[in-house]
Amino acid sequence: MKIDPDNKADLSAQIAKAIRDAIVSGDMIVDERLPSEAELADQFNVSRPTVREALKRLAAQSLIRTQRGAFGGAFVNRLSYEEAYGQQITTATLLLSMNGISFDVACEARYALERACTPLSAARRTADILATMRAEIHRQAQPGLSDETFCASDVAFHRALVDGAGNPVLSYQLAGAVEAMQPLMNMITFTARSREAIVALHTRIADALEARAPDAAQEALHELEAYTLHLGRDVMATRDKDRANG
Amino acid sequence: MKIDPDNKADLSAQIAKAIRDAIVSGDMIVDERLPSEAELADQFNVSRPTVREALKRLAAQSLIRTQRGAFGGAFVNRLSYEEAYGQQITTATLLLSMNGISFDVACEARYALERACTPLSAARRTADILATMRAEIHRQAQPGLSDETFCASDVAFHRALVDGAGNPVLSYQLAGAVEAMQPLMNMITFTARSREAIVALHTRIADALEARAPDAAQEALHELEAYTLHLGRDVMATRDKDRANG
DNA sequence: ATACATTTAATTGTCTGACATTTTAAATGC
DNA sequence: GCATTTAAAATGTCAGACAATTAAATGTAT
Repeated sequence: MKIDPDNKADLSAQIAKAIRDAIVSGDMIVDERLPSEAELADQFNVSRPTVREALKRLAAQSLIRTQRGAFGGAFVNRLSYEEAYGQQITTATLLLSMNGISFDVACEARYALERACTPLSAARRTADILATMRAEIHRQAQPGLSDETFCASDVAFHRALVDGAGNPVLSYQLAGAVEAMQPLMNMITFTARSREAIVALHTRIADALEARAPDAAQEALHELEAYTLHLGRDVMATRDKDRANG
Repeated sequence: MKIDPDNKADLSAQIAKAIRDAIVSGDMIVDERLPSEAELADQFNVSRPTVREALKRLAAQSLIRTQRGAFGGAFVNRLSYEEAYGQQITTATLLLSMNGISFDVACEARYALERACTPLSAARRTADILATMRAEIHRQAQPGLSDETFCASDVAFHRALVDGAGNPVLSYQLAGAVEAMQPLMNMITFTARSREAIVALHTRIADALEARAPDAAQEALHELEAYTLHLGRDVMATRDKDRANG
């Protein structure tokens, strides 16, 4: 592991890259201990604070974890699904909010991805998944629910749909798409009538999965997409008008 | 922005979290300048190196960028698609390699997601996208290509298929799924015969998109999935046998 | 001999202070 | 009025020190 002496970039960034490459390439394996900060400082010919900045960069990506004390140090971290979910969601959320992604585009992406899961979910859904979906549907039907709680339950329902496919890689990939929509969905005011419509569609989806009927699920999902898009467009139109006026 | 004095976690982690929350919540907006390191050190009542460690954590997530010199400092960074792609790919690749994801599961996820794009891609593909696909197919048909180059071209083809949908959010979400498969695909030895089969299927997909025929594209993609799975299973079986023997 | 307490050494976490480097705005000189 | 110089502000880097934590090694008493 060496760094380029001609490179003008931050030393800590270069060192982080060198170590990151070693991890990604499999040169360093999970739970392997990195040299101590002092040793790394020696190897790279930099000071300890510089090494520490590099290690913190890697820690921020969950690539390493550190432990204090004797026989402590920095270790290559096994990236868990939970950690990856978290990063995925943060990144996806920021990407949407910072780049002025329209409701339409985000909605299209989300439902396209969910449709990818439906056939698998229809084939594999467990009783557990169905129970989760029914429970969320039940919650959504309760009166007096705040819009935010309704949204959170909506997200939970959709995650159950995705998890039903029984493919952890799919679940990971979709976590970002589903969760990142929440801030956009939270802008919507859900009337009693729209909630009724959504609950009905959710029920149709759950019924279809229970019956292992992919086509029926797909159709209901399509209708849900159209309806969500409709709600979102109303909100966006109102917001734009408000902006124009005041 | 405050930190909990009772918290035993690293100060730099706490400070990073406080600033990250301010960014994600929209409390700090894109291109807004953070206080200088000295000011932050004052505010949080810590030393400058500690603040710097926190800032490096945020920089590793592309949440901030720093600029040296007078009127420089740390600024909230607009997360670009490219930066997000990069992180997405690193994370997805590590997640697969570190958690012993089987070829089957990764393959299923990848093709399920790609199928989500096909109808959109058939409707919207530009001449540009088609040209890219044709160029990659042409490259793949050339004799004497190394397996790795063939794989890289395969990835480029699939990314064109995804980009054809004209939805940047989809492209972002799928970058990880498509690229993370490459290390697994690289384990495959592509015989002349298998390359022929793959090129033929790629051609069918490109033809279908050109004709704006989603169903034909979907069918070819299904066959490609089955074929890829077949190749992958052969490799895995051989590898497992080698392991058992020696 | 075993259980428990103590010491010790290794390592990360944090602080202080200094200097180097980079960049821009303002001051200066022509 | 334009070019050059200067000064100031900020990040980047270094050196050295001390605090806090942890597990192994050691010692001690039952």
